[in-house]
Amino acid sequence: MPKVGMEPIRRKQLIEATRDSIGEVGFAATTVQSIARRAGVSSGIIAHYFGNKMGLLEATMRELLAQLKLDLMQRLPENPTPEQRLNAIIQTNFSKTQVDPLSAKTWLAFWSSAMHEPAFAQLQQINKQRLHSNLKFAFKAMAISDPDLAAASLAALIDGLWLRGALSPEGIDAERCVQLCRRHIDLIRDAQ
Amino acid sequence: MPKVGMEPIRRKQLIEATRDSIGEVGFAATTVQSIARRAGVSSGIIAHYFGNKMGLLEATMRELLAQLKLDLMQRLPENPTPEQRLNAIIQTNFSKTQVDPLSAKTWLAFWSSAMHEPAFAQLQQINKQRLHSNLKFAFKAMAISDPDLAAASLAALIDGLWLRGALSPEGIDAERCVQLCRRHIDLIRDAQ
Amino acid sequence: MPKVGMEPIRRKQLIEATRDSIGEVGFAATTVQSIARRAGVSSGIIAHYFGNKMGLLEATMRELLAQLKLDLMQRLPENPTPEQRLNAIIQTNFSKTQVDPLSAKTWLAFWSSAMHEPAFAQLQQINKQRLHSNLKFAFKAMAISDPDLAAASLAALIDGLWLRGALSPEGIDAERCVQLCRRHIDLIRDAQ
Amino acid sequence: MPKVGMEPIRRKQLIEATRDSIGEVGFAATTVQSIARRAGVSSGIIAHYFGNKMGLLEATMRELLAQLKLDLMQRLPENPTPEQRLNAIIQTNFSKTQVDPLSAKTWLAFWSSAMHEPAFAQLQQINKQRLHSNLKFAFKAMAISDPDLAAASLAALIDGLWLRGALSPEGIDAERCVQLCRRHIDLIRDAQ
DNA sequence: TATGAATGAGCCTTCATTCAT
DNA sequence: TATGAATGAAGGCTCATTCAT
Repeated sequence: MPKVGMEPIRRKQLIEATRDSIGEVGFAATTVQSIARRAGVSSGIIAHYFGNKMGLLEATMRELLAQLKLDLMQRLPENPTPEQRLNAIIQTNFSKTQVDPLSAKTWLAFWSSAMHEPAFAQLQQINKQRLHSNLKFAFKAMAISDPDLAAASLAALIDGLWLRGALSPEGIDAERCVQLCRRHIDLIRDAQ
Repeated sequence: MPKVGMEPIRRKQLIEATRDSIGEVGFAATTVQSIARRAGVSSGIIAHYFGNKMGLLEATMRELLAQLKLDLMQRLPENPTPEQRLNAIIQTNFSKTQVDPLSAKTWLAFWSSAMHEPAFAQLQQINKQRLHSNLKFAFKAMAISDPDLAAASLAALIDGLWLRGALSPEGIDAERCVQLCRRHIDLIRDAQ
Repeated sequence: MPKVGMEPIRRKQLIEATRDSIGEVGFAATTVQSIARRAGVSSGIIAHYFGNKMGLLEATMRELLAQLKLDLMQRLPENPTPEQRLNAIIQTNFSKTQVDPLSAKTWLAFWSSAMHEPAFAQLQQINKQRLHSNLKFAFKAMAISDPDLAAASLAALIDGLWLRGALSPEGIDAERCVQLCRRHIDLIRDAQ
Repeated sequence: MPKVGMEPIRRKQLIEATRDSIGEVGFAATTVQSIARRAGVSSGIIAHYFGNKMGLLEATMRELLAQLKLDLMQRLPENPTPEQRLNAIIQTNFSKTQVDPLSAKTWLAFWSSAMHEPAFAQLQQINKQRLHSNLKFAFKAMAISDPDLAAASLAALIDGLWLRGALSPEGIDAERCVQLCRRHIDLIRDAQ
């Protein structure tokens, strides 16, 4: 049923179908056909809106990044204290959207592919650096002696918890992860 | 020219070629032919020694795990103190073999695939739990109040540092990672 | 913004775009979309005016033939002498329109396709016979002993020169071709 | 039925199937599958021996060229007179192999494609120049005043006759073509 | 024990055509 | 009259697997 002005609708549909497919059956088993079927459209439409499969995958990863950024923004009050900032970051990274198995698996799939796919690698780097600088900014404001080290430490902890959770059959225990991160921050601050 | 007693040689050859191929060109670009070419043998030989491609991949992951285990054993003195045990674990995880980009990328590729490949998932779980219980054992011996939590925290830190390093263009800075882990242990111990 | 009386304009636009596309990127790379883009219209319009792609291609070949015919008419004086007729034919076949690389390539593409496309084959035959009978008529009037043979010979020479020119990277050297044809006619006449 | 030493057999099989397919159904309708089916093998084998479809097409054109060259060699006596050389060239170009509709159509298809396919264009140029220089050599030895012009003329005549024949439903009338070429040579010589 | 020829399913992509607007 | 969204078939290519030698 051809319509006009379908572009934003279709793009959203296809990106969601892509994320779902990667999350459910994995990166390797995600084919153009599997995505199209999931979205309830024909396979040809992907070329129409995204040029090719890679274009759709890239758009999907961008969407995940945008979502993460938006999540954080919404959790940050105006002029947040360092503690509020750290809290917001932690909670964003273990929020429902990030922790839901579909997204988690999709993230990990992209990370893994990023190692040999420049287009993904670049996006991946953006994400990595954004987390690091956000954390560093907060630690600096808290007058932590080596904010860079503290940031690296907490960033790794977040990613590690997230990774282990994503790989675990039970999924991510968000509450426990948040608790572990908080405790880590307390240790860092108390050590000053 | 068929020879006898080639099995262990061929298996080693092929497993190494597999690890190198995954590390260098990625999981997706690693084909039976690319592995065979790298090993300097014909593609048919894989079926002969490993049944099929999956068999070879599984054997390769097993080999990585065995290597990691062996590394740790060799670093552990007899009757190690808890500190010695933690040190050995940390150093093993950031040892040359683990930190070299080929292995790191291969590990991550397997992890990512593990999410949808039961054979990999099982091996992955073994690894995860081994690290956790090793750490927990040490923390218990150190009379840390919640050794489970401490182990989860340090395990996540190790994996997170390792993950971020593997994804970084510069590779893993082993020394810095070890330092961060030590500092984390100090914080935990001092907080008691 | 639909307009009335657009038919002749659109048809011309599309036929020109088709010829340009075939000439520039070749028959195989000429798609409905590439034609529409070149003509600055949407792809759907082709079905509207020509039924389908084949209809447009056929119309394009017809246009080339009509152009050739018109060219000849304009070069023929009233009641031409046989020599004038031969001259006009030769000059028409190596005129700017025919010699320009776009047209030459388009002609050859159609010829090649004609071998397996009845619609093109028919048009192609018309062209071939027109040239032959025009030449024969002139040679007869010149009292050449075997006008049929002479016509076949000159027709082949014209087509051969044209073919070799079209295939040559430098394009067709019209002047030299005309000279060669004239010389051929001289030889035939002198041999009587 | 896998065998060893099949390469030359398979290559020949596939090249013949390609020529037959192009000749029978045309360049556009010649698919990897249609070739494989004709050769009685699977489609994958083309990649095995020729890399890809283009590799096979190129090999096919090379084969046609080689055949033409061989044909000429076999017709040339040792130390041929100029007349013998010209005769051999003419007869080769209108020999059974060249005149059979399959080959003729295949040649024309390649010529047409050559305009936009550098790989074909190069081969096509070789052929064109070989014919020209062969003719020129003979005309020079006959003390024709402008051997270059004479060669261009006869080359065009040969190609033109061949082209018109290939495009004609009745195929090429080899005898008549040879006769026309001979007459052309006579005219050139007598005009000295 | 080892080769590599051969298969064929499945992938991504291209593209003529259709049709609601 | 005109658009361009949408379809789906068909193409070329890749690749794990099989198997005669």
